[in-house]
Amino acid sequence: MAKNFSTREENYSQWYNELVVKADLAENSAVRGCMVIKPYGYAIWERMQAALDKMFKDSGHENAYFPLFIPKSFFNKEASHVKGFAKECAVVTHYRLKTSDDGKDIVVDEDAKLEEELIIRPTSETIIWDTYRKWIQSYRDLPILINQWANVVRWEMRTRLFLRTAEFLWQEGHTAHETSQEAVKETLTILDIYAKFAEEWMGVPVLKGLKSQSEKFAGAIDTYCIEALMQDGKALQAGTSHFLGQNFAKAFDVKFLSKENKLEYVWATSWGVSTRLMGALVMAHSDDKGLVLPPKLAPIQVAIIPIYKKEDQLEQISEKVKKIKILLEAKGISVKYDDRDTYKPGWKFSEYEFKGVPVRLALGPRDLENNTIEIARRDTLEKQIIPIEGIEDVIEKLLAEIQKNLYTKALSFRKNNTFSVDSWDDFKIQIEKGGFVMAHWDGTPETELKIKEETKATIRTIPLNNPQEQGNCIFTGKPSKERVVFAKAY
RNA sequence: CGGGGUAUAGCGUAGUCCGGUUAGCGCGCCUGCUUUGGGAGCAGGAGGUCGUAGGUUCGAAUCCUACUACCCCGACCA
Repeated sequence: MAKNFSTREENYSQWYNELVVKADLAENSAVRGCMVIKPYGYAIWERMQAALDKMFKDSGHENAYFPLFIPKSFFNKEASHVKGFAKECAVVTHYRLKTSDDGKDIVVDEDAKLEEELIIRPTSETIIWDTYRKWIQSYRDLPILINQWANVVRWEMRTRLFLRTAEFLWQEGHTAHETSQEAVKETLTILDIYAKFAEEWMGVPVLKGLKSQSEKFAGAIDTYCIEALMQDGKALQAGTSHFLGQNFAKAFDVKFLSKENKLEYVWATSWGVSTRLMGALVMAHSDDKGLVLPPKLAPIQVAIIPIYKKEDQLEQISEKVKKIKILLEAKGISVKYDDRDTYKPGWKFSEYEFKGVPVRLALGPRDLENNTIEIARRDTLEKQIIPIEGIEDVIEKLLAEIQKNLYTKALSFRKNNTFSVDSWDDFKIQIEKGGFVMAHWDGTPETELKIKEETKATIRTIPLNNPQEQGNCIFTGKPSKERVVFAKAY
């Protein structure tokens, strides 16, 4: 584990803020709890978006867009939903400013008070279901499989860069189905997409499972999630997929005539992942030298740095690099040739390490003579000199290997930090140390709450296909038939 | 909202307890020369409403009062 990933949170937090700023990922904005995502960071997000978007479309979904503002009354309609979000809503009350009476200031024009306040969406279930009502009459109108890429606002008490910002970017899917079974199947289809994305693109292994009833989404019947373990031993919920039952259909009166000519409520799902995934990416792989990006998401996959003394040397090098660049780009590899003469090679080496660029090439006079090139990989920091001939195949293989290696490394980290615990004392000790703690639980929200109060640990997930095993609740000693995953979480 | 802390140049900070020259230092920035295979060296230079407002004083970054912002811990949470 990188030394700055100590379990002491204050160190971690300092390192994290330092890193994301240096790596040009994001910085805090002047606006409370919001963030500016700089171009390099946004390029990572764009790659995530592209991969997810394709997966959604390949499974039959379409994109659409719904309003940012939600009339306050919409929130009243689903009781547990409003309870879950009421405390973190930004509210628009006026629509006009005016110059103050003394002419010195701009103030809110009290005459421009809205009849009904508008909520800036913290999530779009309400406005979308209000719309779906108008779209759905018959079973022929179903299913509706829609995704939206949007920003949402949740006025959190305390924010944290990427993990819990007041405004964040995300995708939210909202689907409508004829039957319960079909909706549950959709929920699980999306869960699989999320898990696949996390593991195959981000290189972050995740547990797929169910949230406990007290941790589920406000308004859901069941919340499924993917749960990842960060290098500091804390858990991060990386994505959620909700089976909403008929809750929103009933709240917004969305009915359809079935094949049997019966009027029925629609079955629903919703699901989302956010820019929090960028936080997961940073925290899962980075080391003391900075970011380590999986090749599939890295905006720059290969950085090439010339080493030269004189102008004519640079020209020779540039010529050679151009050829290499064409070969690599023909394979769909993104290449950055950094021939700035304003920074020295050592500077550039550090910079691309900070930025997590998977592969770095350096080409100098010695290489020109020998027809070789220096190749360095970010994940292991290994360097070697290899012949230029056939470099494109070597790099293609190396990128695939780095992608795989990051996942393998993260997976073995998770294995080494997952513990089965059978006594309350061991439980408390292990939770304090960090990691996933597998323990028996009597299944009641009361016990869950008490455990949370005493240890700050929450049930992260009840894994799908969880092996059944007789045991006794870690806290109450009551019988239990399976272990669940406890951890301290972000 | 409760508890604790901080505010001095783009960033990081010294000075504040115990008031007293022109507010000091590092990084970064600009200019010039030498450098370039792991964050260069030397020389010169620019950059400050000391968070805001008021008060005490011959004199305030320093003492007093109020306010504001930010950070950490809790409640909340993708």
